[in-house]
Order: sequence, then C-alpha cells, then structure tokens
Amino acid sequence: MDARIEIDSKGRKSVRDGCDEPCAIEQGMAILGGKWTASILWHLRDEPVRFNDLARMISGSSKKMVSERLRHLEAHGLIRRTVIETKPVAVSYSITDRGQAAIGILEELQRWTEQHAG
Amino acid sequence: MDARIEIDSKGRKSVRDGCDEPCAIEQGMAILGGKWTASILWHLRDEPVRFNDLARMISGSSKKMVSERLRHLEAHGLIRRTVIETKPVAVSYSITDRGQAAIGILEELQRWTEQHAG
DNA sequence: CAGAATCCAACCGGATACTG
DNA sequence: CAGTATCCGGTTGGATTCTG
Repeated sequence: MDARIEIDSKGRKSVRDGCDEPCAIEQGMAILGGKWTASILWHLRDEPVRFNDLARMISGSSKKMVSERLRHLEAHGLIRRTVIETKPVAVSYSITDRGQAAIGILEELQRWTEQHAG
Repeated sequence: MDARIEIDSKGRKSVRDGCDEPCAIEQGMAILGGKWTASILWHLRDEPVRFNDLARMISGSSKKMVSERLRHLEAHGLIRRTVIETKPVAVSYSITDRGQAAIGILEELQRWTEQHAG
C-alpha cells in the first residue's frame, strides 16, 4: 500500500503509483485500507471507547496493532485521543467529522460488496 | 488484509475480523485495496487495454504484479479478459458493470482525501 | 490501565529469466 | 505478445514481555 517516494528534477517529492499525478486514491487507501482500520473506525462510530475495551472488541487483533492503527488514524485526523486524569489514567478514543465522512465511504463499500455477493 | 476463517458450531465458515458478523467491508477492501488495483481499474475505466500496454502504463509495477491483480479482479468479476486470436495472440482487459460501480467508490475516496488534504 | 519494546515467522512484492 | 517461475530481501504483524 505504500507508494514509492521519488525526488523530481526540482528536488520536490512526488508519489509514483501509476495514477495521474500524486494519487489521492492510493493515499486514501493507505489511510483506510490498513489492517483493522475499518473495524476500529466502526466501533467508534457512535460512542467513544477506551483503549483496552477497543482492543478487546477487535477480536483477532493484538494491542500492538490497535495502538499502531490508532496512532495512524489520529495523525490523519480521523479520530481524537482524550486523556481522563483519573488513577489509573483512562484514555478514550472518539471519531472526528473527518472520520465520520470516512464511515460513509466504508458503508458504500459494504453495500457494493453485498450487492454482488459471491 | 486477510481475515481469518473459522468454522462455527453449525459447520459453516465465518470470517472473524472484529466487525459484526462476516464483514463485507473487509471483503471489499481485500478486493479493492490490493496494491496497483486502483491503478489498473482506473486505466481500464473508459477503454479496454492490452496486457503489455497496461503493464507499461502502471509505472513502478512489474508484469508479475499486474498479472496477479488482473487475475484477482477477474475472479471477482470487476474486469473481463478477452482473447483475440491473432498471431501472436492479443489479450485485452475491459471493465465490467461491477468494476464501474467500484470506480464510483474510488472516486468518493479520492474526493474524501482531497477535501481534507494534509 | 494504556501502551512501548523486542523478537521472529510468514508473507509480499521486485528483479530477473524463461515459455508457448 | 502474454504471461509464468524462481529467487530473495524487506516489511508485516502476532506473541510476549516490560513500564509508568
């Protein structure tokens, strides 16, 4: 899913991936297509969830992966990380507007898959 | 992107991936999220293209990958393989209705990515 | 509780060479 | 032309352990 970074003659970075110009589709895939990503977003869709709860909900995954994907999603503005200063600390993750917009796409994908079910 | 297959108590196969029930989203991602997949679909979107031409259009990829993805896309009914019996043989790939529907989703993804450009 | 660090096996994908 | 076969290094991701 990674597109290779090249440096053009003017020293600027560009993404070569076979699309016309730096391709937004591949970029989007890199954000939404990662493993467990859809699941995580899905579980946050209507209410905030705490880290360990989330990790437990995503059966089959490990805390390592959930953590890594959460960080990635946060970096791209799809989710928000909130620390509640209790003892021990609680951390809850919630979805942002951008994340909600992504959910819409995932739902389209779901419909598409189901319509032509094999 | 592979979801693990499990057998439930009634002997049916199910996909455990953290979604509710066998998850169409992950299935869809497995079809559209593969490397070079979007590029291939994109280049076939308005006209059939022959194998070597396609491989050349997808800069950065190898014939191996294009071949593999084409087979995958064909198996899932997104593209059609047509052999023209000349000498030497020509093989052209074209998009199906289902493939066109997928293009629609990819365009949504593109718009989503661009709207919140980082 | 909420993670980070480490280890390692499995898979992925690029390069190259070969076939009908 | 339209692929397949083989090799192989890099990345992925699961298991486990450790920390504040």
